[in-house]
Amino acid sequence: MIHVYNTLSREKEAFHAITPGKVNMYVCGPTVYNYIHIGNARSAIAFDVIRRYLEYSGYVVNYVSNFTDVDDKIIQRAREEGVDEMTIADKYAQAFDEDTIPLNIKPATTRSRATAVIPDIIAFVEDLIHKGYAYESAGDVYFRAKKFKGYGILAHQDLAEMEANAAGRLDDQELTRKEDPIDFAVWKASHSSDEISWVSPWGKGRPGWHIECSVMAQKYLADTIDIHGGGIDLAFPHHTNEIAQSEARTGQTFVNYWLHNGFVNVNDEKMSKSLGNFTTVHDMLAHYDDPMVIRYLLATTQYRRPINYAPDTLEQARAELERIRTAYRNVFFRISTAKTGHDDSVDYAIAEHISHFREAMDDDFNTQNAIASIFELVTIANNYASRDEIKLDTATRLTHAIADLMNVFGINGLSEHLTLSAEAQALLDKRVQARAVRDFNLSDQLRDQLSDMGIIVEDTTQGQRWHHA
RNA sequence: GGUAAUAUAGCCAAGUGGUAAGGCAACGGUCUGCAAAACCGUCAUCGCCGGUUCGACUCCGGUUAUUACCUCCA
Repeated sequence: MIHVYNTLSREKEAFHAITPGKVNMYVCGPTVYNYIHIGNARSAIAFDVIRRYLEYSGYVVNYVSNFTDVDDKIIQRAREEGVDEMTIADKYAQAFDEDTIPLNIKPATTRSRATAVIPDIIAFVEDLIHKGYAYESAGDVYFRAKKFKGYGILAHQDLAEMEANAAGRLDDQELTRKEDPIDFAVWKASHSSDEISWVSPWGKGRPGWHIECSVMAQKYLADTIDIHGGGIDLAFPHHTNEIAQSEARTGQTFVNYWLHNGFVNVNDEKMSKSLGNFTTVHDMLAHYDDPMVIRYLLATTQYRRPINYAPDTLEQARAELERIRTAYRNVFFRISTAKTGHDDSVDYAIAEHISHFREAMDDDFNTQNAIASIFELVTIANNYASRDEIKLDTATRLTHAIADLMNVFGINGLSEHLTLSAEAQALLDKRVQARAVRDFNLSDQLRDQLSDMGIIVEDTTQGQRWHHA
């Protein structure tokens, strides 16, 4: 039984899918006005791992996410660059794919842009007005936060406090338009002819920030969904407002389990676009040749914990991942000469650690304990690979176990690097012959030659093995 | 000010009322023509003070520090 920490209750709860065997989940995507930074990637990877584990556990997951492609920042960026808004949005939506594919983030089942659902948004807002939860004011449409019972409970914020804070921040114009400072916009009137807008019953305008997610979740999933995810900073106001809008419209519980990922910090400070202390994934990929190491770091930290991104963290992640890859290879190179059959005690140990892995992940996706189980398998693999004789079934079981569990973290390619050019293969064969007659001069020369080609050769009691540098 | 989170070895990081998983790094050893990899071993008393208890790192009270949210933010 999977247990998840629900931000709403602040407790770990047993996870029950609305429809047995199926999970509907919605995860907030980025605003496409710049390249995504590590923090965005962390969120995407955190929920990618959750999705993969749910799938590993047998669920069919319907994963919906969005691109916010119309908002103040995009409009501003477009003006700065002298292009229209959709040029900006198109560019960075495409960049999102270019950055997330190397990180092996599975594409959403459905990923929609806000601007692709404008008619649905207008219908949603009309319904809110009709039900008395929203009102038009000078072309804007605001949601009556206080009319919605339990407003703010997700973020556990006190309504009076929020109201006082809101009043202090808003400018006079906004205060005049709102019935209450705490009300939030579901539709914004267009104030300039050169900014993107759509015709609506309230004049030309564009959607408010929160409305798109409510609309998409309902349109592509259901009135009530199993899991809604996003960064912890979205609990308020974004998700708080989503709940208010959605439940005001449907009268149903919007989300059963609210999951929020922790931040990536830089030097123990939050990384964010507004602070300007962010590193884009685009830059990282350009300067770091192994995207799986980045993935490893982000995927193996428990999703609610902060990750402190410092110079050493990637290096440590690289070392850990290399240990796992090495163990996989060590067994892999014995498979071709393995005897048929299996070894009971090793098979038993493998099953036990797979079981531990599942127990860890069932407990609110405790990736640290899960990775510890993989390291137990690593030690077993290294020991087994050094035996004089190994059995095919067990060796295969070992490599598959490691690969399958790593795949839950979205780290694959453990065996994909184990292919060679004909030229390199010829050198390796030649070296085997040289070693057979103890011609170490030639053997070492060939090893250097292979090394120059990026292939590291190692000699073991059981023969020669190699890997790419 | 309000609401939360975190504080475990050089570093990352689990965990629990009964004498602290795992990993990285380091050190010692084994194996080895060399190299590499691997294996074996060594390496903490859990921010601070007080309380409850036969016994607390784990519960309670207090305290300190750091961080985050309180309508730009994953």
